[in-house]
Amino acid sequence: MTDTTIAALIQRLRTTTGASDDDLRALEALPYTLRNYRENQSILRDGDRPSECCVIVDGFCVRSKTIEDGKRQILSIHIPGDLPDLQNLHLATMDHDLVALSNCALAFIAHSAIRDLIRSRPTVGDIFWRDTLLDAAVFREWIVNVGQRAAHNRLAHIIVELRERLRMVGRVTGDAFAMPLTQEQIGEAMGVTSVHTNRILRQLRLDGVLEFHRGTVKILNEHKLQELAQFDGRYLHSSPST
Amino acid sequence: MTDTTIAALIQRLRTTTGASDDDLRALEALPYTLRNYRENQSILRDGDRPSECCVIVDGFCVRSKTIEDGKRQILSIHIPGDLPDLQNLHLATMDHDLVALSNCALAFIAHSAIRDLIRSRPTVGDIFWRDTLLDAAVFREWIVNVGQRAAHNRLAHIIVELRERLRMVGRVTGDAFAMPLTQEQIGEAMGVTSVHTNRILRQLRLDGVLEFHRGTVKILNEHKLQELAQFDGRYLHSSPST
DNA sequence: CGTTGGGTTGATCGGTATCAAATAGCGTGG
DNA sequence: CCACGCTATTTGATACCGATCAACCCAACG
Repeated sequence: MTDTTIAALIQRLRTTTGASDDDLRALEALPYTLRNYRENQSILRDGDRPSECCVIVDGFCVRSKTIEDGKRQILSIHIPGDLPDLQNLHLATMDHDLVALSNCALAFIAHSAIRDLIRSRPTVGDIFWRDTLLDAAVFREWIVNVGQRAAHNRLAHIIVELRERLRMVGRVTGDAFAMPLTQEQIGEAMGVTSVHTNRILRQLRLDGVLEFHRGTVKILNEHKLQELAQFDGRYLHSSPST
Repeated sequence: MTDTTIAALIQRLRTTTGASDDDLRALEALPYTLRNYRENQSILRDGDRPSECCVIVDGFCVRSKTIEDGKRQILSIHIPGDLPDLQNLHLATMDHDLVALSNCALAFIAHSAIRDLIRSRPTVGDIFWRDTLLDAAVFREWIVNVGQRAAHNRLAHIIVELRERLRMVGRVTGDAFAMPLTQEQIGEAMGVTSVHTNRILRQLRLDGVLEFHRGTVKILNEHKLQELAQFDGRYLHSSPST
C-alpha cells in the first residue's frame, strides 16, 4: 500500500463504505493532477462546466450560492478526503460556487477516467454514488439547522458536525481543531450576520463552552456543547450498514 | 408504448435526461407494487431500513425531519414522477421521514430489481444517480431559501419552484395548481410559524400577487411573483446538457 | 509605521415568535 | 338537514432575536 495524495479519501471510504481492497486500489490508481489554490481563491463558479472533479488533499473549501442582492449562503464545508464537485459527473453545469477557504491542495481527476473506472468496476460507481448521497444527507441536516435552530444552537451544531467529520479523517487531536472560516463566513453558513456571529461566539466563550480564535476551535465544555448542538450523527451514515 | 403507472416518471426522465428509448422501456418493465396512502400517513420513518423504493404515481409527499424539541422542518415537496427515497439504494437507514401530504398512489420497486437492472444497463444507473443529484441540487437551493431570503420571498420561491416542477410533469393548467399543504406545513417548509405564514399569505393576497386557498395556489400577478421569488431555475437542471 | 481586513461593541430598528382568542370550514352521526 | 366537534385559519397584543448602522479596536504585514 503506497502512500498517495488521496489517502484521506481512501481512509474515509475504507471505514465508511463496504469498499473492497480491490476497489480502493483501483481508486488509488486513478490518474490525477495536483493543483494548489490560495486562500479565498475560487475553484469552480456557478455556471462552469468542468470536465474533471477534485479530491481535497489538504485544506478546507466551501460550496456557496450568492443571490441577487449579494447575500451569500454557505452550503457545506469540505475537508481533506471530500469530493466536493462529484455531482458534475452527471450534472453538466455548476449551480453554485466552490471556493478554497484556506490554502488548498486538490487532486483533479478527469470525468472520463472516473467514468471508465465505473464501467469496468461497477462497485466503484456505487461508492461514488453513495458519496454524493451522503452529501445530500448533510444538506438535509443543514436545512434543519438553518430552518429550525436558534443561532447559538446552530453554531454548536455546525461545530460538532465539522469535528465529527474531521475525526473520521484523523484531523482532530485533543480538544481543538481547525475551522478556518472568518466570523463573516461562519455567519454565511448559519444564515446570520457577522455581527451576530461575533456576539454568539462571545456568549459561548463567556459560558465556557468553546473558544474560537483565528480559525481554530477549542472545546472547553463538551457536555454543554452537546446540549446546545442537539447533534445526532446518524445522518453522516458513517458505517457501511447505515 | 403501453400506458404505465410510472408514466410521470418516464415523462420527466425523457425530457430531463438523455435517456435512450431502450433505457426507458427497461424502466417501464420494472416490476412494482402499487400501494395507496392516506393524507398524513407516514410512508417511511427516520430509522427505517427499507428494501424497496417508490415512485410517486399520484399525490404529494414531503420529506421532513423532527428535532428534539418537536420542531419539524420540511426538506422537500414531492410530486408525481418523483423518487423520494431513492437514496436508500445506498444509504441503508432513513435519516428523515417521508409522509403523504394528500392521498397518494405509490409504485414500490424492490431495491434488488433496481440493482439488477443497473448492473445489466449501466446507463439506467446513471439516470437514477443523476436523479439523486438533482435532489441534492434542490436541497442546496432550499438551504439558500431558508438561510437568506425574507419570509415573503421565501414563500414566493417555494411556490415558483413547485410550479416549475409541476409543469414538467404536465400538472399546471392556467394560472392555478395544487399545493396541498396546510399553512402550518408551509411554515415548516419555510422555517417560520403558521401564524406568520398566514400573515404573509394575507399580504400576498392584498398585494394582488397570489391567492392560496385549500391547497390550491392561484397566481394573480406573475410579474410581482417573479420579483419576489428571485427564481433562477438553472438548479433544476431540466435539460440533459445542464 | 501606516494600511487593511478582521473582530468587537453599542444603539436602535424590524421581522418573527409567542400567546391568546375568535372564526370558519369540514366530516360525522343523529 | 342539522348539530357537533375537530382542525385549520385568522387576528390582535406583546416580547425578543437578530439585522442594521456606526464606531472603534487590533493584529498582521508590506
